[in-house]
Amino acid sequence: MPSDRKPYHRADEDTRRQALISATLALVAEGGAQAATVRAIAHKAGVTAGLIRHYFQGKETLMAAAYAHLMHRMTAHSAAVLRTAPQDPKARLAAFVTAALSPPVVDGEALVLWAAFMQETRRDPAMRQTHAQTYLAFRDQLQSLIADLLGHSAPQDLRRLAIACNAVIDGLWMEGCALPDAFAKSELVDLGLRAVGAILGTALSGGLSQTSPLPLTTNMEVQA
Amino acid sequence: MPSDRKPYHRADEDTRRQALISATLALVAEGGAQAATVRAIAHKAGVTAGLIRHYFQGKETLMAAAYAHLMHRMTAHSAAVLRTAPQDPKARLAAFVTAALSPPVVDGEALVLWAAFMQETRRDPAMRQTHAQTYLAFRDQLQSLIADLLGHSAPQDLRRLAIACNAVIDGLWMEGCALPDAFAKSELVDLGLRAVGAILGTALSGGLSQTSPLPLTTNMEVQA
DNA sequence: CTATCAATTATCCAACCGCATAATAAGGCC
DNA sequence: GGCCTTATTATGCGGTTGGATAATTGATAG
Repeated sequence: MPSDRKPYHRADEDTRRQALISATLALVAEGGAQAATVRAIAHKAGVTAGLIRHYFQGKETLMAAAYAHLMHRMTAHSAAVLRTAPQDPKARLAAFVTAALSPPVVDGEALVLWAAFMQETRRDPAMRQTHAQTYLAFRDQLQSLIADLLGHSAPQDLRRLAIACNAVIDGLWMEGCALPDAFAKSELVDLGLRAVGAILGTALSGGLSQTSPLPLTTNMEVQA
Repeated sequence: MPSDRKPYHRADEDTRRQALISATLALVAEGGAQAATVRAIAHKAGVTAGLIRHYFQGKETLMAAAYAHLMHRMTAHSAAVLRTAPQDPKARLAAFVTAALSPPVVDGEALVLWAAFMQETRRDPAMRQTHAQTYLAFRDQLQSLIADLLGHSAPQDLRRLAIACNAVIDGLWMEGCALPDAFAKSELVDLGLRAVGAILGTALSGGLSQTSPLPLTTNMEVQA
């Protein structure tokens, strides 16, 4: 009698874990957190459901791992950009803003993923911690760049400026993710650089992808 | 034989619908969308689960109604603020920004509610429509206020300014909701007014709740 | 070539989900 | 005060969920 059991091949632990995490992220992006059932995740990863419990403590642990992976991907990208950026403070800040408002950070799936996991932080303390850590880390990084640019300012002012600039970036990130077709190719980056520049009182014409050194408001239809 | 059936009293249709919607919002805020099961909703509303189907087509319809109710509450608040605002364009914009960054718009539950429903829009077209409508309505309102303030500018510029200002407000709203204890009482409003003012190149010292007419950077390195 | 062992599949389970339908009683009407 | 409508409760159903356990099989070592 022929065995109709599913054939399979054994894989590295890292491979399998990564496959399960990727499948989780894909499903959450497609249909929200409730679409990521253990069976759906396993199916998309090409394995059977029981395997999830072999590599993770349970579904919650897998979700937390997926969230941490997503956040790590973003922060790692920011760090990498800064590592290869020039030394000029203005250019460094411009590169940072540009990276935060370009793919893969700005992505159609990113906002849904973020939203899905955000509500999960209400239940899982581990995810809440991951959330707070990555959130404040980004703002601190931004504040450090602003400090380098403006010289030594009062810490109070630096904090306020970082909060405001972070807000612009976050808001533009949200709009870019939610309405990807509502903005021209580099419009988001351009707007971000000008708005941050306006808030800091220093034009960020770092020679990067900015099209013109004009302030945010210009009564001429200048566009690339 | 004594009937152990639950005693009850009949209520207005509006009362019951409202109770079910409120219970839905409360549950979603507490534990995300997946915590809002028909049984949990009914229990929190003080009725039994079957009643949901008596007032709504099904759970999806109830969720959509709850989302619409939430959004309507916010937009109605903005509209009410503008209705009682002075005529001076500067003061009107300031009042609008202030309202968007104060309770009840800024609220610990608001962000998680928004996030929970946002991912639901991925599945339900009706909720997607509600989402897009309220989102763009807010930005258009903001753009109209900016136009009144700046006089006649090119539509392209107005759009860019509205996007940037909307981003600041959204970002500050998010930070205020997510980290309610990280900001002093009116700090969020103050930051919002200054940042929007910086972007527009016009100080928004409309005499409202602003504490000082200083720009965002107090020891002013460079400022327009 | 075979024994071994763990990675993987298969199966089962209790709980819960939303929904449909039947039973009941609350409250208005005459 | 009895009746009639219907708002509300109670019960049952098929399907799904996450988790636990048993059965199998692919790789590896000797």
